[in-house]
Amino acid sequence: MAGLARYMAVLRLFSEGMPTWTVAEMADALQVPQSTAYRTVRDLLSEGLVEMSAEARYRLGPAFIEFDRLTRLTDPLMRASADVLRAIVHGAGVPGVALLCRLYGREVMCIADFASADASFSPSYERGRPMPLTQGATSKAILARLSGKRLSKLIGVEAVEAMRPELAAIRRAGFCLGRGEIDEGLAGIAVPIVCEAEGLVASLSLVVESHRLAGAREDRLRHLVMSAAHEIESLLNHDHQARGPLLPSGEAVGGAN
Amino acid sequence: MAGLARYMAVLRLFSEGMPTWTVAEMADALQVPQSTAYRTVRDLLSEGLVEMSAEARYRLGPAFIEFDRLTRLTDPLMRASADVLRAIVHGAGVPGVALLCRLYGREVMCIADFASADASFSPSYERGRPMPLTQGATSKAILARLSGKRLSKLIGVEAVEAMRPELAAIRRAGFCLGRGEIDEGLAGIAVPIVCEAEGLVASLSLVVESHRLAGAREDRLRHLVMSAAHEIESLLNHDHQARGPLLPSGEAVGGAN
DNA sequence: TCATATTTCTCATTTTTTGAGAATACCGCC
DNA sequence: GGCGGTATTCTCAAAAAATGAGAAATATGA
Repeated sequence: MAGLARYMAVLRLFSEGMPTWTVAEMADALQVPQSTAYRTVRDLLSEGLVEMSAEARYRLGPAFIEFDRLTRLTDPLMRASADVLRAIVHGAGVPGVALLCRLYGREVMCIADFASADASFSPSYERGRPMPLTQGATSKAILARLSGKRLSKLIGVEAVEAMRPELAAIRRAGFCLGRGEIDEGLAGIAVPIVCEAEGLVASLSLVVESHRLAGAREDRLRHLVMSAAHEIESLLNHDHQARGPLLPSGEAVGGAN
Repeated sequence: MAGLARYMAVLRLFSEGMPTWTVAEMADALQVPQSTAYRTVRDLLSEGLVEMSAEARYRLGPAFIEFDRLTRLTDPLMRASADVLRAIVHGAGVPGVALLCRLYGREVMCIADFASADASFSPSYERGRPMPLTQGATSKAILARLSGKRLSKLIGVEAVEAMRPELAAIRRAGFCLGRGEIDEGLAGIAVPIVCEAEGLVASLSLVVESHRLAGAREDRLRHLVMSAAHEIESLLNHDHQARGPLLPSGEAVGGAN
């Protein structure tokens, strides 16, 4: 293992179930000598990607929080959708959670969420948690708008074949409704969001308790999410125009902050 | 530049003022040939630390969001304080923002914040934003509980000398009150939080509009923040006991999730 | 289709990383 | 203040990887 991959391999060891590691454990898990593991950890330490916990144990460091903020402030999707998520949840009139999700490697990840104050449930989709690509309205809405080539690479040709009618239906309808596909008792209404110019494929979803989705309300909520998604899309395109597809030449190269 | 530093140097280029970069710009900024810059970006790309934006421009990638979540779920400080921040703000009875901050290199960074629904202001301290070490009640509360040696390393011996009486007063009183030190018109009440066993030095603050801090209310809010901070401290120590200072031997090494 | 800009590749050279163990620093404890 | 054990850093030659300049390939757009 070389270069960045070596460092990421260490960082990927940390998990909810195992949040702190000793150097000996890392060396063991990664099959490298301890002296190498120590050197790697020392580098990560000095960048704040890892920090000391109690007694010879290490945990993830605070640098991620700093970069997360930068992402929140600069990612076009998050910028365009921050207010919209709030508006959807308020407009829904029932307890609900709004989600903005996107492709992340071979998975789908929520990058922004907003729950109504009276939402007593929380969907499995939550900010920063990778989720399977082929289950749930949220994920399917994304798949529906991927190019065939990209889709095949991600899930394989045979899986594409199996999903083709379903994805075509989503493209035609402009939304995807899922009931209990991911979380028992919850239902999701998901709408794709695409911005060619920025290379973005994402989805906006509203998750509510299944039993709230009676006939008329289902229609209302679907329209709510769809128009919100279109609003985000047009914000994305507008921002893209505004800053120009090329250099944001007005802004200084030194950067602000 | 070698190893991790090479990759971090690229990541550190991205800022609020300059959120996307071309490879040529990176190569120029870091004084390396383009072929090297391309290789570095390719590695970052494959780990999701960077991603393509429009037309030959790159931006920070979604991997940070994933690690941020892990941090939120596993960092002892954030775990212990999540509910407490909410409780402080609700208990305050005036518009306010609760902050949990900690050392981050040579700066102080907020790692969790919570604003009351009626807070029409937002303090400069916000989650993930590095702030100066020696200004503001929030930062001073942290400095007050650092060892002399560590303090000298951070701000220099002469600066320590200058702050000594102030920091001693904070230690004695158990809190620090700052009015308009950082943000005009805002005041902060900050209380240090220390957990020796985990090597943590942090502070819990409540930021309100200065004019709300009349005599009796000031006392009440101060007590509110102080008791909340002590609650977090005892949670930290309790958790530390519960998991044991050494191996969490019950949990599998494979990790969950 | 051609022209342009972006990205990857090649390869000899330079630099870094590696691994095993020794040396050192650090800790609690008496 | 020294002791015993653990954590961390250091050493050095061998092995591996990064570097840089330019060529080649690929994508993009008119």
